[in-house]
Amino acid sequence: MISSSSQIVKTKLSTRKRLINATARLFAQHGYNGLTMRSVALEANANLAAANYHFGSKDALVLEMLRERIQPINARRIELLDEAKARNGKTAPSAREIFHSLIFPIGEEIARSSKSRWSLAQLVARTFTEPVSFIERMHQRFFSQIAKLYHQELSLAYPHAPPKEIHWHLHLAVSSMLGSLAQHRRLGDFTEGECNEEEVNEMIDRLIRFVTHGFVKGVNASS
Amino acid sequence: MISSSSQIVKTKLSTRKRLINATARLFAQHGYNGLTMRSVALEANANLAAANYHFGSKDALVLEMLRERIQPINARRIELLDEAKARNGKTAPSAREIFHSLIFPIGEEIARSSKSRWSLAQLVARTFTEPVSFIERMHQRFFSQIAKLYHQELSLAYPHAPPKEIHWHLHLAVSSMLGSLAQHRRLGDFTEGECNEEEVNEMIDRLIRFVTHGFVKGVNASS
DNA sequence: CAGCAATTAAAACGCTTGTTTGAAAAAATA
DNA sequence: TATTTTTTCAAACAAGCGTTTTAATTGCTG
Repeated sequence: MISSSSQIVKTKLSTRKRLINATARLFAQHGYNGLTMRSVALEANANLAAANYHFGSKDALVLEMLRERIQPINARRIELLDEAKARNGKTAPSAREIFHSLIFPIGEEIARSSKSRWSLAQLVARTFTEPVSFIERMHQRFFSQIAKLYHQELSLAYPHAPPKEIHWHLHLAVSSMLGSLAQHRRLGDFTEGECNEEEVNEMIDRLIRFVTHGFVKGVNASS
Repeated sequence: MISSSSQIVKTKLSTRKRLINATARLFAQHGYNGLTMRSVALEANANLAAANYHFGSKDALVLEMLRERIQPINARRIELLDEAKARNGKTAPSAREIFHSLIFPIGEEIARSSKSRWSLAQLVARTFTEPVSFIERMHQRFFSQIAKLYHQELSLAYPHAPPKEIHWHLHLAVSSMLGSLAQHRRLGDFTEGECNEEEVNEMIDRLIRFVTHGFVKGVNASS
């Protein structure tokens, strides 16, 4: 855990890595259209042509950045889900465990990225809301399999619930997760700064509870 | 309800109105940066210079459009909230009633806008997620008072709950609402087309129930 | 109908965008 | 060290952007 940081201090990151990092920060902050090749180059201390040299185009740069940031989250989700299944043996995991495996990995990644903690939250959220067609396509590719997996798992946990109800409530749960990630920066609107210093884990924990409650009560009421 | 449509058929809309409508559609679909004055002019069957003539600038055009679409929703929210309070006399309205007044007006407006039903849902959601500073400022101006009002009302309904918990759960509820509105178009990701034809009211109703469950259980557990 | 104001129209203006170019520098290989 | 490959750099390109300008057209009012 600690050993890696000593390397980072000495070793200057490769241009490629700096470009990816800059792209992630600026995409999270300003979205696809608000992100320019020049701003990326400036933020990454690189030449304007560097990004096109390393990635070919703006689209390819953003796509690669998204791949690098989202893939590990999805991998961790499946890992946690499998752990929960193993832990429960033949009985299905609880909704709480399932949603934990869905949401918790985001918190882990947020906590890992020390600089501008909430940048990753916005990045993940933006993946869903960016009105650019090629991002929508990529997102569908990355996420539709995960969604199918969770639907299947929730169906096993709630075999009495109609599939349609599972669909709807999973949709609501995912929407809540994304909405929260996207909106967290705006907590000040309601609290006037009171909650701003809250820690990542608290918010993730609350989110898991909230979503679980909404799902369980909703699905149970439908049967 | 029906009488107004007969006028619309005959009367050609003013250039100003057509520009606003086109702006709403394109903003919902492509966001602020993806919306160009030329695309607005084309969609509205107007000249490129018309928008600048009528509104002064792109920012002013978008701002005016947002004002016209969001103001009535907020007005209706307060109206429904007041009705609920009057209905309950001295006792506070239930969380269900409060969230109904918050969410239902969006459904009403969506149902009213016959053309491309979900455009307004996306528009409202985009108001929250657009990474353009002047939109953020406007949004804060429009919504912070509403947020304060609802926080106050929920505090009365749950006097035993710590204010901080009210804050958090209201935030989660609003985030869920916005996430759902933004994501509804993507229901196909999970359902492969099964839920796409669902009616507006069903989604609104599910959303209200989901949010209420999450809020009530969460706030009660905290005390 | 005349005259004036409001609106529409076409063209152009600077500016920023993503991308390309060709040469210089650095790194790797032998 | 010599040579070949990879990477960096400054400059320029065409295209698209919001906005402005100037003239033509429309609609209203006296």
